[in-house]
Amino acid sequence: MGETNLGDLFEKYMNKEPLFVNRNILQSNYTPEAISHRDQQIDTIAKVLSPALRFQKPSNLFVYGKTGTGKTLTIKYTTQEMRAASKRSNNSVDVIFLNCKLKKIADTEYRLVAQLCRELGKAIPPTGLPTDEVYKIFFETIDAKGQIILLILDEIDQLVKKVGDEILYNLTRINTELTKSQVAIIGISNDLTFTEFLDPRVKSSLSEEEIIFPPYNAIQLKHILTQRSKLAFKKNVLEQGLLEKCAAFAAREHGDARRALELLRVAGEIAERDGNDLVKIEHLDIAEEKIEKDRVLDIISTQPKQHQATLYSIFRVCSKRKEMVFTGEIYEVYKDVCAQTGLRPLTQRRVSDIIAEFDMLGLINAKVISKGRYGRTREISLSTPKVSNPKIKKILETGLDLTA
DNA sequence: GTCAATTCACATGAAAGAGACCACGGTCTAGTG
DNA sequence: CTAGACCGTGGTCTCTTTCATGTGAATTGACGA
Repeated sequence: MGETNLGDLFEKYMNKEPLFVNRNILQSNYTPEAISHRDQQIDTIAKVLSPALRFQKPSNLFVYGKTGTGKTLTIKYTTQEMRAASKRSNNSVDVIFLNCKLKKIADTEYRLVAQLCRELGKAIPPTGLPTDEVYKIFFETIDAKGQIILLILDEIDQLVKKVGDEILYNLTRINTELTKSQVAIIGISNDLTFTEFLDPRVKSSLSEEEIIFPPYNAIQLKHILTQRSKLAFKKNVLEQGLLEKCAAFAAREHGDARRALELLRVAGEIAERDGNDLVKIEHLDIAEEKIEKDRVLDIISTQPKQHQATLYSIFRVCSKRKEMVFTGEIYEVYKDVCAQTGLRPLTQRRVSDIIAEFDMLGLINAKVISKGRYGRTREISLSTPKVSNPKIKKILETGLDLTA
């Protein structure tokens, strides 16, 4: 591409009227000033937590709801308001918010507690200290504050899945060791069946109060979209029926508002890039595809080599053949791939786990079946859209230096 | 034909090892007054 | 005398391997009708 060409491009871009006024408003981390359709939940949360303002420990609270139903937003909003209120009077409340899903923060018991300490302003090395030492520091720090602490654990199900429920047990018992402070735990979970896996003791003490966030329906979604799009887009750049379609899309996917907003934003970006002065319904379709594709490519390119090699083997076998493919066969191909790339092949045991991980990520479908006399294995097929398969393969090949 | 036993090809679990990080305390070294 | 470099120790974390056990239906083969 010549320089003049590029110059033209920039020129064009600069001259083009942008469709967005503020695209951040459609970003998922944006906090709106008012939360729609969640009045009842806000009310309940406030009622449960309000004793904290009078220096009494509120009940532990458990919040359920699918992704994108506004759980995190609502909790954050309510607790911030509370903290503000307490600052004005007796300063009795402090809030710690922790997202357990973020890697490197809450993978292990140690890290979680260390992170909690950091939130309280105590520096803790990322590793090196015995775990109970960190606990001790945590206890002391909290007790020194003499406050009611609202400990919010977002995506708590992820935490338990990774490190087990012992940590929750420790946290629920924390109050017995504290003299000046008290801690109330607020757990947020996407998984409605999550508490079934918990130790009964933990379960009963953790979910003293429960709140369920129902999914938004299409009408509510549309309302939210309308509100946000008013702020995010310029006037009259959205095609008639666009928001309805967008809301319908998301409502179909269990009323995920986050997704609806993302869809709208990406559609807007696509329209803008194309130099349209109207975001059209067809942009939505493209946006949906793009979001999925980006997600997949992002996952793939950040995988470690062994995983990439495994995935590459799966792609190689699956794209060649129509019928179902089984673990053993993948492993054979995988060994070849390793030989080609100079990678040390892992055991089948490990590869089996890796395949299961890819299934979890939704990149492939792997179902355990029994073929009777012919054993038990995973039946593997691709779940990525066929269009993007060549691209995925290419990425894997470059990632593995397999240009042949 | 029926029914229980067998068998396959992995799945799934548990435990333990390897190697990378990291903090901390002790020792050594070189620079400074 | 002191700051900084450089170990060794003891801890965690992640990825793997090793060893053991589990699993579900096609197949087999004995049995009875």
